[in-house]
Amino acid sequence: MNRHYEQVYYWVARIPRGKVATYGQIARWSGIPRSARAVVWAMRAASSALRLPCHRVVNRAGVLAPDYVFGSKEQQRALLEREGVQFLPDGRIDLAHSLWDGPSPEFFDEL
DNA sequence: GGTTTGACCCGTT
DNA sequence: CAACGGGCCAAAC
Repeated sequence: MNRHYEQVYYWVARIPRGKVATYGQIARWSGIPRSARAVVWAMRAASSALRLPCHRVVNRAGVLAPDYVFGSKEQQRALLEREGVQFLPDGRIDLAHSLWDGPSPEFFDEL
C-alpha cells in the first residue's frame, strides 16, 4: 500500500467525534500539500474495508459528498448530527463550530 | 503508453 | 467581492 494512503487513513481515523476535516487539511497533514484529489482517491479506494469515519471528511465549503457515496444524503447527515456536528439552515456544515483544528503543533515536532 | 476524470484547493483576476 | 484557471495525485480507459 502506498505510503501516502496510510497517512491519509491515519488522519481520517483520528478525526474526533463531533468534528469534521477537509480534504485540504488531510492532504497537508499527510505530507501531500495541495493534493486534495489524492485524498479523494484514497477515500474511494478505502470505502468499506477499513471502517474509517469518512463521513467526517467534507470539502472546504462544508458540503457533504454526493448521494452515491453513502446511498443518500440523509444517511451521512444523520450520522454527523448524531455525533454532534452542527448544520446551517442551507444544509451545509457549520464549519465555524465543527471544523477540526487539527493535531497540536507539538505533534509535528515529534515527526 | 498518453489522456481523461474525480467525494478538491488556492492564488489570481 | 465572485469567477476563473492552474495545480496536484492516483486510477480507469
